[in-house]
Amino acid sequence: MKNTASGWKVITDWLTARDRQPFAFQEEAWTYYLQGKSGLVNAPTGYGKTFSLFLGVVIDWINRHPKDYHSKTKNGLQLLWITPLRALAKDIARAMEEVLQELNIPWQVGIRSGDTPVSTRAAQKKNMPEVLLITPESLHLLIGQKEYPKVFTSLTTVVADEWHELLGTKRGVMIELGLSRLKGLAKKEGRSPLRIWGISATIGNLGEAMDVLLGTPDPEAVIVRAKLDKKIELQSILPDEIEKYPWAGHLGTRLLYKALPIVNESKTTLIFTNVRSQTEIWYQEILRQCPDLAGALALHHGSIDMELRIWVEEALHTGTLKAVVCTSSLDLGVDFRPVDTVIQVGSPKGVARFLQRAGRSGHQPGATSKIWFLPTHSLELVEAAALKSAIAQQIVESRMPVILAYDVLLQYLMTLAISDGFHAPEIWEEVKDTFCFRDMTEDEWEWTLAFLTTGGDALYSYDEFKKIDREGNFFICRSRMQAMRHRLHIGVIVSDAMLKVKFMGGGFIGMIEEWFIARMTAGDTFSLGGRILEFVMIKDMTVLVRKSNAKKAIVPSWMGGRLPLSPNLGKVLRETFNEALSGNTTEPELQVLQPLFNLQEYLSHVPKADELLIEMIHTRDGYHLFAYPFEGRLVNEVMATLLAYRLSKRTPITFSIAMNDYGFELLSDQPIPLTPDDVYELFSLDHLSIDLQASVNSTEMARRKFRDIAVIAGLIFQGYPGKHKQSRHLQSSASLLFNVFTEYDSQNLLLRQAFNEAFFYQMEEARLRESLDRIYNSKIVITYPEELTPFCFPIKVDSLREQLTSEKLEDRIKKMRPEF
DNA sequence: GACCTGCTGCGGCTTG
Repeated sequence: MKNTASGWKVITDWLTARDRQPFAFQEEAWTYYLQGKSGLVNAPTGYGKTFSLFLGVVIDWINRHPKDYHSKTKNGLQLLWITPLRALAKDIARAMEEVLQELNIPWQVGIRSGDTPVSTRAAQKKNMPEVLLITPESLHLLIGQKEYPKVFTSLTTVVADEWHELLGTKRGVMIELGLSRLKGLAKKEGRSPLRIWGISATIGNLGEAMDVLLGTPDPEAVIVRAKLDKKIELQSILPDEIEKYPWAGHLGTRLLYKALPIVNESKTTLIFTNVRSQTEIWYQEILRQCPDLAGALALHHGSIDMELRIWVEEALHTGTLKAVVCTSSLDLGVDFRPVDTVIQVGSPKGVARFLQRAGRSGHQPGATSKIWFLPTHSLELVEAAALKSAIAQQIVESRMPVILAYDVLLQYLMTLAISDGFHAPEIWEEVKDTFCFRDMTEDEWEWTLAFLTTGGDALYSYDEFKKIDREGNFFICRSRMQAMRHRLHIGVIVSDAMLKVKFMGGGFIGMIEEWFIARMTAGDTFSLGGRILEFVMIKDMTVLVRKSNAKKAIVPSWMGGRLPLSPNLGKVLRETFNEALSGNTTEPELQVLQPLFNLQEYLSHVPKADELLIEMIHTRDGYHLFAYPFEGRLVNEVMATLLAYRLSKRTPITFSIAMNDYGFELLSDQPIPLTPDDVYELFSLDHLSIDLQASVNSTEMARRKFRDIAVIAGLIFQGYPGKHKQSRHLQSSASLLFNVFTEYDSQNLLLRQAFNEAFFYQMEEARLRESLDRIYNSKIVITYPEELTPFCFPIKVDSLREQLTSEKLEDRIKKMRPEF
């Protein structure tokens, strides 16, 4: 190590004066950084991951300017810090500014994101701050400006913060592409290579995460791991009488009375729920049961007005709130020190997410993170036991990197075309050096260029798809109109059309989806942001409401994502059943569930880790087949479809299908042709692709995936900001393009991408193969219970829900449920 | 293409 003496001394003196000692991993990161290396830092939240790198940059600076590092000169951009959240950028900027001020280093820290004022942007353009915090989208907007290379001429370091969050998303691909350009610029201008660092929480594939970030394999690159034992304590909220706790359901309010004392005894509690409507319901219900909390309780989710959310976040900082009910909107980022308790309502679906949420409490070094698990139905308690075991074994999910996202590439090339234009060979070198596009062929590259210049085989007669001009190997967009439209569409997050909800007298409350409000008439009441509102009218694409004193109100629902149970959690879950039946378990969750397991074993069977249970039940409704792969709803659904198809090849028979994260149901009005001898072939991998093609409507799946792809690739103009465009217009233009490509341009890469995404994300094909293989090689146990079992019950209730009104449903459930 | 469970995230308005 050379030339590090003075910087080290300044920093260590500074830390010592504050009675602070750096963690070993921080020093390690600085050391590697000073050696000019790139890499990845992995540490739990709350341990100063930010400083592990930032102080390295500062030490380096002092070393390079041993005498005059205090002097005020314009140094240009040194450090680019990419964060996925605007709020995070603000937090980090504040922390960095403090450090710089204390060390008397006259650096500027700037933020570049969507809410950066125009005046600030202009000032930045003239004089870039030394440190710039930026979102992936804003980085691309920067690259979309004239003479953008000037911005980066002095850049030495890029940090990708919360890289685990972006890896595996198209926003991550944006970072890969942005980095490829910055690296290319450095090389072209003969500067020393950029130092690129990722900061990541623990995930299963840290090594791969680093490879994706760095693109080109770098044998010198290092992973710095904080060897810190973050203590996590998980405790379940148990029903007093398991016999009376529902076998099915998703709300969990039945156990609220047991959560309230926990809230009251804590300083501040975060209550995580899985869906937005659930936060609304929980908020109302908490206030009903505990009116004292009025004013000290808040709710937070993605469809609540930003101002209100910021207020809630501030109040969390200052510790003025007793509890906040939220969705994963509070998963990330901002550290709320007063939070000492976390309650997870329902299945967290994955180990990593659970750890992330647990980490929102005890957010300082050495502190224990305490999390309570509140099951929404009986069987979910097994997940708590499984989570404990997963945490003990440190089984954390991997994030699969996105591969060959042609839509993002098309958008990126357009971005380059609207700034200074690009030389194709130069950019191709850079692009195929990224992880995402390393398997792209030259033909495919030529296709993307041709698509942008001519519109491809299907669209060549429409001028609006001839976006850029080709001048030899140089590509540039000369149309100001196209350039402006493109700037409006940079980014890869495609949202559904939502309507703003606003009081008659002004004041925004949040967002509601079109279809939900469409069924309301004036005078109807609904709840949002914890308030009961009366619908008045829709004006200028805004829902106008007034306050209501009504006691009953409809809770809105949003069409959100449907995260399936993760493979890891599924696996540990299956293993946990072994322990459950052993009879000598020490886990309270499993002890409490003993009567339920006994009943399940009495009526049918409790499957062990190396078994698949199939229950064949005959009821008034018909002939049921229930199976429990515990592979998450997506895989369960495809498996059900596959089984239905393979069974129908034996005898003509039709089924209706239902599924949840644990298993699936096939229901028919005639006996299902299945015996212990011929059951295995149903799960065989032989002819899998052919059978899938015959049974699953992959074209329809691909069509749905195609909408986002077409928007990202810039084929669909979504309208000007603030101007509402109905989502069905979006849907229909995407559908139209899908048809046109299918018919006239079947080699279209975007079309291929749509099918790949359908197979990969919708059918989880890789996971399906693995689980079929597992089942084929395990023991399949078939039972013939006389009545519905605790295992099949939740699936049955879910499938009934689709057909009946809620009162009828309740009656039906009562009738279905056997006595203990 | 949507509802009785169904997440999160960002960005933009070229002009008299």
